[in-house]
Amino acid sequence: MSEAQQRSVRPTPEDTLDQEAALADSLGGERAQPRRRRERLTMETLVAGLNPQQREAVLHEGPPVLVVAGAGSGKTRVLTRRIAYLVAQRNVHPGSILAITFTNKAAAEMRGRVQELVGNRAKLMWVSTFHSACVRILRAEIHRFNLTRTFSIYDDADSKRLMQLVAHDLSLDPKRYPVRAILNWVSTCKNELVDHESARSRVNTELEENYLAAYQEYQRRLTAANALDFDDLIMTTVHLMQAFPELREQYRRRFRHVLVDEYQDTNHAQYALIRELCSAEVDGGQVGDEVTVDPPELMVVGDSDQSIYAFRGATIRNINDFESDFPGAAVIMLEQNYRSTQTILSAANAVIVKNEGRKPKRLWSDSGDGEAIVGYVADTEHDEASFVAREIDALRDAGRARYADCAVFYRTNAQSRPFEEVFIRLGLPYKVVGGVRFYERREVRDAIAYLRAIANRADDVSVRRILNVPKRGIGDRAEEAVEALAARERISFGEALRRIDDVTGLAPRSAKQLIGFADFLDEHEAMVAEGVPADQILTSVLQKSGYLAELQSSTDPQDQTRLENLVELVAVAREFVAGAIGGGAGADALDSLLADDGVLVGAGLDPQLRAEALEQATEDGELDLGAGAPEPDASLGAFLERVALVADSDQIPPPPGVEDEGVVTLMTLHTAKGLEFDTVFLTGLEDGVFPHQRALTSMSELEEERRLAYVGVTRARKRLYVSRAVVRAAWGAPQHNPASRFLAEIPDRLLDWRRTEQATTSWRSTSATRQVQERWKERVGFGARPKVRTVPNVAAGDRVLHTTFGMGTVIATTGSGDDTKADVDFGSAGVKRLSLRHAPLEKL
DNA sequence: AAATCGAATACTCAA
DNA sequence: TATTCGATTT
Repeated sequence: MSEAQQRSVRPTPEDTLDQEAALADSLGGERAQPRRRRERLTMETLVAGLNPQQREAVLHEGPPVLVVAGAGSGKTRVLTRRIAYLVAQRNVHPGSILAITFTNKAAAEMRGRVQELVGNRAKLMWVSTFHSACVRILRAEIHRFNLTRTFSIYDDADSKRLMQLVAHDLSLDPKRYPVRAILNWVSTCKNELVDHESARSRVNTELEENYLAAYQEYQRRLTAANALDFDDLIMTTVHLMQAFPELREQYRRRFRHVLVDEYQDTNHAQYALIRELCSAEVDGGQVGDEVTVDPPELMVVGDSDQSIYAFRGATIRNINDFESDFPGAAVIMLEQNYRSTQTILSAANAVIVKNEGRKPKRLWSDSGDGEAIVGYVADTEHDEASFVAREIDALRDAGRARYADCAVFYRTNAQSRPFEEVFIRLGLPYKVVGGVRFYERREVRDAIAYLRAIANRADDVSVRRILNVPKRGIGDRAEEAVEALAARERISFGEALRRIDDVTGLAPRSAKQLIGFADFLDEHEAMVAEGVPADQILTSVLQKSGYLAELQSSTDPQDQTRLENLVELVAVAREFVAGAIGGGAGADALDSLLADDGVLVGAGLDPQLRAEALEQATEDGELDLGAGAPEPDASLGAFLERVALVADSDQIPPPPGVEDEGVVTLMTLHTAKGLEFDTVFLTGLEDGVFPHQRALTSMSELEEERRLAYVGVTRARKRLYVSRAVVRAAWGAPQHNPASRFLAEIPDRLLDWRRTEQATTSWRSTSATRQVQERWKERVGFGARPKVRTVPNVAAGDRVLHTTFGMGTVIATTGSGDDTKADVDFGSAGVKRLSLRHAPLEKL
C-alpha cells in the first residue's frame, strides 16, 4: 500500500484503550441502576476510539451513505455506535430504526450491544434479517393478497417436494427437467421479482416454456397451501409495497433510519425492498400517489470483495451502483484493519487482486507482521486432518491458543468428516457448524410437518407427509381417493379429510383410519385455538400420533438417535416458550437457548422480535411507535416461524468462559463469513475442491471462489494455516488433486512450508495413492484384481490429446485400475470426465 | 399395505 | 461412501 494511503487513514493519536475503558465504566454504572433514566451519552463517549472514517460514518447525516468496509475494519462497531448515536444524540425514536443484518445471531448481538449503550428502549428497534423482517411485515399485511397470517414457510426441502409433485403431474421428463433445475429457474425469477405471470416474458425456448408451466403450477399449489417459499418472503413483501402505496408510505413513515449490513450479498429483490423504503423518487407509483414523507436516512455497509452469495442471487451491482441508484450518496472507505497481522493481510490482498475489474482497495494494519503463514501438503485427507489436530494440540500445549481460538474451514460440508474422525480419536473437543442440519433430519422434519399441518390445515405438503407416518394403514389407494375428492371440490387435502363420508371408493378400514387421523388433527387444532403453548402441543403430537412409541419400540440403533433428537426438539420448544413467557427482560434467558452439545441450537432469535406486535398506524396516519408492552408469544405459529428461519451461523459456539476453554469450530467458508479467530486452518486447497470443480470453467464463478478464499484468509487474527491433500477420497473413490491455484497466489515469502509434495512423477508410485487405493479395495471388497490391460498413465497436470476434443489438461483422476477416469479440461470444449480405458486419449 | 433389496444418484455454498 | 428411489416380494 502506498505511504499516502497509510497516512491518510491513520487514526489520530489518542489513547484508545483508556477511552474504551471509560466507555465501559460509564455503561457499567448505568447498568447498576437500570430504572433511573440513563445519562445522555455524550458525543465524546460515542465516538471514542474510532478512526476518522469510522467517526464520519457514525456521525453522517442526510443523504444515503455507502460504507465500504474491508474485512476487520470495525464495521459492526460503526453500526452499533451509529445507532446509539442516533438514539442518544439525535433523539431518534428506537422504534423508527430498521437494521438489517445477515444472520439472526448478528441481529441479536447488535441489539445486545446497542442495548448496552442506550438501554431497554433498544428493544423497540427492528434488528433482524431480511427474511425475519419480511415475515413480520407479511404476518400483518398478507391478508391483502388473500393468504392468512398463519401461512407456512416452505424451506428448500419442502419446495423441492412440491416441485417434484408438480413436475410429475405435468409429466415432465425428469431427465430433461431435473427438479433442481426447475427450482433454480423459479428462484432466479423470484429473486428478480418476476412472478409466475410476468415470467412469460422471459420464455424463449421450449425448455423455458415448461419451466414456466412448472412455475405457475408450483405457485398455484403454494398459494392453495397458504404457503410461501423463501424467495417469496422477499418478493411478496416488495409486491405488497408496490401494490399498496399507502402501505409503503406507512412503513416509510415508520422507519426513519434504515441500516443494511453485508450489502454486497443482497439480491435484486432485497435491493428493491430497500428502494421502496428509502428511495427519494416514487417509482411505479400510481396516479395521485404522492410521496408525502422525506425518505429515511439510509446507510449500507459492505465489501464487494466479500460477495460470496451469487448462487442465491446476490449481485455485486447493488454495491457497485449504489451511488447512481441513490443520487447524492456519500461513500466512506474503511481500510484500516484491526483484526489481522500484516502477513495475513498481505496474503489476502495478493489473492484478491487477481480478480479483474474490482475497485482497488488495500487493507492495511499497524499491528506488525506476526507469524508466517504455515503451509502443509498432506498425502491424504486423513493426514491433513491429523496435521491440523496435532498442530492445535501443540499450540495449546505451548499456551498459545485455547480450543475456542481455533477454527477449521473447508469448502464443502462433506469435508468435515475426516476432521471429526481424527478429533474424536484424539479427544479434541469440537463442534461442526452446519452440515447435516438438525432441522433437516427426517424425524425433526416429521415433527415439524405435524405442527405445520395443525397450524395450517391447507398445507398439503405437510399434511400428506405425515398422513401415514408412523404407519397407520393409510396407503396410496386411500390417499388417492382423498385427493380425488379434494380435486373435485377444489378444496385442500386437509379439508377433504374432514369429509371422509364423501370420499368414494374407500375400504372401510381405510376410512376408519382416515377419520382417526382427521380427529387427531382437529383435536390439536383446538388446542392451538385455546392458546396452548407450542411445547405442549409438540409433546402431545409426538405421543398421540404414536411417533414416539414407534421409535421407542424399534430395535434399529438409529432410532435411538432419532428419539434423542426429538427430545432435543422438545427442549428447544420449551426454552422458546419459557423465553417468550418470561418475556420482557428475557434477553439473558435467550442466550441459554444455545444447545450444550453439538446437536443444535436456536440461539439468536429474539422472541421479542415476534412477540412484539407490529405497531399499526393510527387513523390519522400517525404511527404510535411505542405502542404497548410487547406481547409474549409462545404460540405454535411463533415457534414454527423461528424454526423456519434459523441459520447455520446461529449455531456458532459461544465464546468460552473463564474456566472453560471452549471447542474448536469446524465450518464451511460460507458460514465463516463475519467471524474471526486467532488461528485459522484453511484446508482442502486443491483445484477441484477449492476452487470447486464446478467453478473451474467459469471466470465469474472462479472469481467468486477467490473472494471466498479472501474471506477465509481474513478471518484469521494471528495465525493462518493453509493445507491440501494430494489424494482425497470422493464418493469412496480416491481422487488425485493438484494444488489450488489460490495457493500459488500467496507470495512465497509469506509462507513457511512445513511439508511439500514428494517429488514423484507417476501417481501410481506415490505411497499416498497406494494407501488410499488399498483402503478402497478393502472396502469395496475386491482384492488385487490383475489388470487385463494397461490404461494410459496420466496424472493431474498432464497434457493430453483427445481425438475429438483436442488438447486438454488433466484436472484430476478418479478411481483406479480399469475404472480410472480423468477429468480433463479441454478449454472451449469444457471439462469432461473420461474413462481412461475407453477414451481415445493420448498422453503428451 | 408393508418390507426388503439392489440400483441409482449424489457433493457445493444457504436464508 | 451413504442415502434415496423404485421395483419386487411377502
